[in-house]
Amino acid sequence: MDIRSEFGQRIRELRARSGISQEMLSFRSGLDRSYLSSVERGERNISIVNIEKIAAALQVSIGYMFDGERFSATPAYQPKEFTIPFLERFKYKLDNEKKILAFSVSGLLTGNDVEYMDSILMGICSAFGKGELTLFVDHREMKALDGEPAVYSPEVAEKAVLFQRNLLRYNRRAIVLCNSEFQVQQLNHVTQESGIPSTHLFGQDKEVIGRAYQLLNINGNELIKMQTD
Amino acid sequence: MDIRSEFGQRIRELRARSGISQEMLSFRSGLDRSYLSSVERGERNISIVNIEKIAAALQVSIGYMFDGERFSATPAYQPKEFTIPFLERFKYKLDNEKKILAFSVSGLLTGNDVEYMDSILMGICSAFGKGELTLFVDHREMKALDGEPAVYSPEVAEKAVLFQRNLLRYNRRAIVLCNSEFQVQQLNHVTQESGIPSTHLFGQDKEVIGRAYQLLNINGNELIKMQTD
DNA sequence: ATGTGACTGAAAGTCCGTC
DNA sequence: CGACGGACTTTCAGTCACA
Repeated sequence: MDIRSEFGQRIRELRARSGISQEMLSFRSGLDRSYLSSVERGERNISIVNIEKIAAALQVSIGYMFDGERFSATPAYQPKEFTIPFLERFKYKLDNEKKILAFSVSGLLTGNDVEYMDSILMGICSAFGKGELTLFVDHREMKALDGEPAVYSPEVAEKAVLFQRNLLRYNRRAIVLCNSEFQVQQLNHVTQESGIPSTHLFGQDKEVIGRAYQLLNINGNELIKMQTD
Repeated sequence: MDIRSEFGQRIRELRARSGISQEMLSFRSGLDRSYLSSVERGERNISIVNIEKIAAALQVSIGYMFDGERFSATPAYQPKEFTIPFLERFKYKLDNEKKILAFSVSGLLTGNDVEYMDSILMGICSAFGKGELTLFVDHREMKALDGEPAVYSPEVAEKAVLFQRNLLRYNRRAIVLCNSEFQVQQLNHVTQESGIPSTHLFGQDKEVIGRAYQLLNINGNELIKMQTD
């Protein structure tokens, strides 16, 4: 396949995983919507300056645009997705002894969901001193209905920055288990803006949780467990 | 820095590591020499089709052009480099019991050097049957005078393909320790052409040799040893 | 919300040189 | 070998209206 078509397909994939329209990507990249449309269809020999703009709008490195994992182009954010209430998809647990606040999310996140998590978790944190806690986050089940990983939509990513800034007051750092290399890339951007020292891990379940336990200097966690198979 | 300058600098680096001139790169990529010059100087907003041509000419993936490790732009292939005779930079050892043929090279390689290795190693192999041996190659010391890794020049890469085709008759597969991600990329191209099933490893000494021993199902090798520190 | 054809000015890219 | 320039052709970026 021609590199122009491949690249176009790639944008389409990543855009679908982010749950945004061509119009939104147009706004975020500063490129014309109909121009982006023709790029996605492989009809343009796009230049490096515009490649950079698109990568920035999708919050990935340029290299990831070419060598990264591939996805389907099915839109991740579907209305049906929200039939299961967020309350049932959001779990959290405080380990008072080890000073670890763990939480996990499955499925997709809206901006409201982030604000809800914010209020709940800040309520817990407020019982602690500055930088006393460590966050342990599990995003591995943040998947769309098609079973493929979903990342934050741009709207959600912006709320996540504010959310993380709040958490930063009580939490020294964060360890986050990711659902894809894409999410690692995106969270690198988000945490760079929020300022929270964060490690984003992606890989096989066993090795990724082993690595997280190692970083946290613990042997287990009641919420985020190693699979026993 | 502007993406156009960054990309230009990147080409210059990789070209220097490969030891080829703008003229040679022009010939191999099919792009005009004066055009390549202006791209390297960051004066062009190069398009994706030409980016692909350059990546192919440098034998790396497009993603590696953007996210890969960085080098100085000092030319790797200097005349002085060859003051130490190849005989002293080429070591080999046959493990008759484990059926492993190991060899290592330090410094740069010329086309003649490859032909010399070919004759020596084929002499050894001819005592064995088809696919009876396994190759274990150490390229970690293939460095230029500036101490930075060097890869095969295109001329050498072509001879390496022929060399490997010969070896393929007696060797089932090859494990190669590399000096850089760049060399991994390049050897992926070379071995794809020669057809020899090959694994190219790059990383910290301990982990890379450990991995190699694991792949070879051995606990040690007289030529290629783990550092004891 | 996206696909498409048509259009223009700007820039990419080629080919010829000189230094 | 590489920087740089001039003159030339081709193509991309960017924007429409319309389906």
